Amino acid sequence: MSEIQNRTLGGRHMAQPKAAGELNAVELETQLLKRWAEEKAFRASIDARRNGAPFIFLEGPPTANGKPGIHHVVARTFKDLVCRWKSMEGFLVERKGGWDTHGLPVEIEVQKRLDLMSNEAIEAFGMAEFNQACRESVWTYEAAWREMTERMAYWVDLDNPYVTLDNTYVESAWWALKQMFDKGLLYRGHKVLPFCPQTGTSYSSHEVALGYKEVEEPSVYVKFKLTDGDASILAWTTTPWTLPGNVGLAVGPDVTYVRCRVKEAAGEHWEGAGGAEVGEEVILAKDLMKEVLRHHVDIVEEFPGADLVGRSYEPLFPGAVPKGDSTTAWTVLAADWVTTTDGTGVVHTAVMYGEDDYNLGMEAGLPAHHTVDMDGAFVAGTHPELDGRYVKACDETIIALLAAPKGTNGKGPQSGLLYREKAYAHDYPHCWRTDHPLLYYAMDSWFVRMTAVKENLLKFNDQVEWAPDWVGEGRFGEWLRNVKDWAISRERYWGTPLPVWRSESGEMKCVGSINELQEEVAKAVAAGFQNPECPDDVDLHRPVVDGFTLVSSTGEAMHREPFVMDCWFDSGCAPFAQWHHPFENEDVFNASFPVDYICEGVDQTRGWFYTLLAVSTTVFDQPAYKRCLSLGLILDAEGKKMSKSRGNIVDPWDHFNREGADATRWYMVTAGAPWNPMKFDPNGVRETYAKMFLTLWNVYKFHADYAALDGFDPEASVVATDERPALDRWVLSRLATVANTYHEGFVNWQFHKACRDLEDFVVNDLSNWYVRRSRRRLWDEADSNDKRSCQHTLHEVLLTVCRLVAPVAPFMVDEIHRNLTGESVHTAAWPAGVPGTLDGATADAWDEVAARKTATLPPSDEDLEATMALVRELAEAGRRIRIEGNRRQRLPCAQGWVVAGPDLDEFHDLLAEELNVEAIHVENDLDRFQRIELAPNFRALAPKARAAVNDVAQAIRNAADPEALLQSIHDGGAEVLGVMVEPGDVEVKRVERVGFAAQTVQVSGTDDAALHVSLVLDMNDSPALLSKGMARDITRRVQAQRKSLDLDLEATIDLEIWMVNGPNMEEADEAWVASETRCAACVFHGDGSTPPDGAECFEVDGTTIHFTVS
RNA sequence: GCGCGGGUGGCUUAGUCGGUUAGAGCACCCGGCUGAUAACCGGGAGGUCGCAGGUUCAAGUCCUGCCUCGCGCACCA
Repeated sequence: MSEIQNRTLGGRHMAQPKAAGELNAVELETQLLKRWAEEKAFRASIDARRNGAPFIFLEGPPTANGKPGIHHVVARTFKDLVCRWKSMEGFLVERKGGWDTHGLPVEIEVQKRLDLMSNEAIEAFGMAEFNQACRESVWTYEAAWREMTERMAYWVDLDNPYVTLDNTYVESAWWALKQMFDKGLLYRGHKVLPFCPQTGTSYSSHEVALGYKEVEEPSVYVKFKLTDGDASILAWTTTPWTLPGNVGLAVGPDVTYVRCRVKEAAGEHWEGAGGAEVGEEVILAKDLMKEVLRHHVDIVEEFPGADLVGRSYEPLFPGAVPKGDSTTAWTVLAADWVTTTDGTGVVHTAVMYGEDDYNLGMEAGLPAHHTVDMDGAFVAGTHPELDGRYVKACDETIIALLAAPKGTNGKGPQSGLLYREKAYAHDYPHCWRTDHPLLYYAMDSWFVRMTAVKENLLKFNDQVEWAPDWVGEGRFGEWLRNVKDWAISRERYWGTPLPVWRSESGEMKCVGSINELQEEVAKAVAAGFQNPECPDDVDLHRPVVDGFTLVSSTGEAMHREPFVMDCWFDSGCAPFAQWHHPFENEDVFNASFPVDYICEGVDQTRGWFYTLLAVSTTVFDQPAYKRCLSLGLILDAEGKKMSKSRGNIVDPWDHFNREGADATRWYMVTAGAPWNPMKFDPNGVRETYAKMFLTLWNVYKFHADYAALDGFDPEASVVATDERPALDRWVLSRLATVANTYHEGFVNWQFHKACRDLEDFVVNDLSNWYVRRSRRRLWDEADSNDKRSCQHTLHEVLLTVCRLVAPVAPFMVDEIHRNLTGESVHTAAWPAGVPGTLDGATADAWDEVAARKTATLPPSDEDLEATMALVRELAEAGRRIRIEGNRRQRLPCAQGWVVAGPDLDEFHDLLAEELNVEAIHVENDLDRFQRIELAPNFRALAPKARAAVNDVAQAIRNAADPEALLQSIHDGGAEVLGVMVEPGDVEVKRVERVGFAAQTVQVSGTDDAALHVSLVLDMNDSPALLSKGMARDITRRVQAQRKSLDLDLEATIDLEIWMVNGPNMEEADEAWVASETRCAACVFHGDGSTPPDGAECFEVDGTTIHFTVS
């Protein structure tokens, strides 16, 4: 056991293995869950590493007001496996749970439930009551989350989680805001923001991104009549509801415009309303005439946009916007962002309803006046037919107003001004909660000046190790390069209140703690303002905080700005707010920031990944995390996104209850690279169970059953590794090789490759070869070095496999590990080493040489692995030969020859048994069974032969006498089709000669001719061989019968055999049958006697055999 | 529209520096093996490597364009 002994976590006494039972994975897992709970195994796994270097993980807090789905299991698997892995490496990995509890999603749920679909309704219901309902609603699915988390064995501390609604958490968030405020990074602004009239709130860019939908809307070309002449300027808009708010037209100063005159009436194919009369003049960008105009026109004049600037036109809806003291209202303005890719090259400008419009309006001094209310309806005085109506419902009305024949009685001045209408399909942002189209709307809001820290954001992002790297460099980097100020306030109720109080005259005060609030309240009270009590445990939510009036430096009353924070801000504060920094846990926070590892779905790029960095950059001037694994989306088996509305969400419990959490987790990790979208195939989970876990269990069972039977003691009579048979040394070497690449895979985030390799090792190398080849060794009832070697080997391999698998699939391997050692695998050491325990190690750096020394892997022997690979290929070649030669597997061959290749002496017995050959010979005269074939080496040949390379290659392949050609190539080169072919230009292959029952295999990874190894079998029969073959066939059938009779392994039987037309059985073979099948009595009847009815019967190569077992 | 990542037998996927027979697994068919497990082994069928060009002696691989799926960005009037 010396190699495997756990040096770093303290040596331990190995228990003797227990016999294994039949596998019931679900039962096994649920039993283990109980046991873990009793033992507090999660705690113990952390405590065992108490002295290790810390590795800091930060849990992205989910919202527990929805049911967890399989995609949450995926994310939690990757979080868990890294934490468990690092833990096994000796690091101290604390894992605090967290819950995101504020924000719009919660409010919307409650609004739906209580039927409070407007802000008025909420306020009528009572803000306190509403927020109380939110506070409760947050926990609706907490139990479901907890159950899922526990069942899948995601080890995270849910008993002491951080909760964003806790006063301590909110207080830390306030503190952070105050830092921003003090640095001048938090400001109040008036900006055009996407706004949802139903939820009554504006959104930040990352929320808007959630709701883009393709819609088809009416777009209109409108004629704006110049006041100094008859011409009209054509402008285009997709939002007719913004037309009453029009106060300007923007043109590109360098764009070429034309004034053109309508030559003749439009054709009959005119679609929709609008039009123009013959002789009417319109102005638009020259490039867009073809796109826009539906009339034949004459170009009257051509000029740059600059010439239009300053000209005034008639308002469409006179009176809708008061002119005030603006001198530029309803004139043409210059804007260099105007292009000719869309519309008419003239941009209709409604100051309050577009970002560019607003900026231009401010610059040019246009009147800033709302024609639309916060509830999305036109304000009174806009137009009699529009006032009070929801703007999106007015599109038709507005178009009708514009399209009415000119001068029609009772119609407004806008009649006759529609040139065209056109349905326009585009992506438009919608509310991600209510699906309503968002309106761009100029409003008061609070912002974090992210644009001021852009360079730092980029710098810190560069320091993050992203997996995959392109998410960081590409997607996230691009987002940061285009960073906008963060609109951080929400006109809502349930959230972290914005802790800024403001006086009538604009003085502001940002409060950064409860203490400060108490002081300010006291000050205000002293100044004569009425205030409620502000106790230490004052609820830091609305409406309580709204109730406090503070006092300004000039003695004015200050009221709280009536906003709550974007809930993404809350989660962005998690690194410090979870510890109530800076009010408590100073040491904990200092030791854990920035965090080492976070992992979430790629959809968090603009969500949590961003807000963490945004907050840490503005508050601490540091990055928030060092490593970030960004997971791909999870799709259903058809490649469709999983969503509630589609109804294709996979319930994780379907698999927890069928194949178990191990198989579910292993499947998810092996299904593909973590960052690739994963098609979740339920059948894949079944397959994983059948292949990986069933196989592993049966390997274990094979070992454990015999170990228990023999009283195997892993610490006694150890056979030194180098004294064990080659088969043992081979599997140990394979184990070491696989463990090392597995570890490398983990380091490089290639968990999928690592696990596929390990699975291949377990199924192929361990089970299908090592165990299969070793079965007989353990049947031996007597104690022997060979048997003990095998048992120690199996024991060691199983333990290491368990430890490697443990981070990914923690159940079955714990059961196995416990049964073999009495200890949980989750306190065991990582086989590739325990860097976390080294002096001076950190999560980022350690002494690699020292770390290697803590590995607990057996020696690796590449030659041995290559040799065994060859042996296995030869065994397969033997089976191919038999199929081609029509010779059944159980009929032995007298002899076989291995031609060429490395020394296989050590494996002759094994090979003879696999091949069912009496004797293996090594044939040194290669030419007896092999001939050579020449193949071109294109890489060398191509530069010489150029275009002729294919012909030369053909000639080399088809050489009539390859031996002679090779000879002359070696004798200074051979000319083939005019090309001098030299030794490097050809590859020599040795293949079997025709006429022999033979197959040639190539030792993998070489093209050395010496390593083309042929196997030749002697296909001749003899009476002795026929007898032996028959004995094997009989034995196999009898064994099958024993099995179907469900006989005990030890049970003895009476066997009678009747053979018709069979070979003469030799005595030794009869005895062999008897002993193999554990016969008390065994009778072979001659040709004359008749078998009884009901005897088992089978046929082999023309012989009919009957037998009875009793 | 811009950016990122995909598209390889029915399904899931591997494929290195471009090298001449594109490799596995599941499912299917035939055969074998088994005191060996929802296992294993051999063989078979199944591929225009998304499409079209280009570079090259040679393209799944490199280049260009397009189609398509996913994701992200986008005031796009």
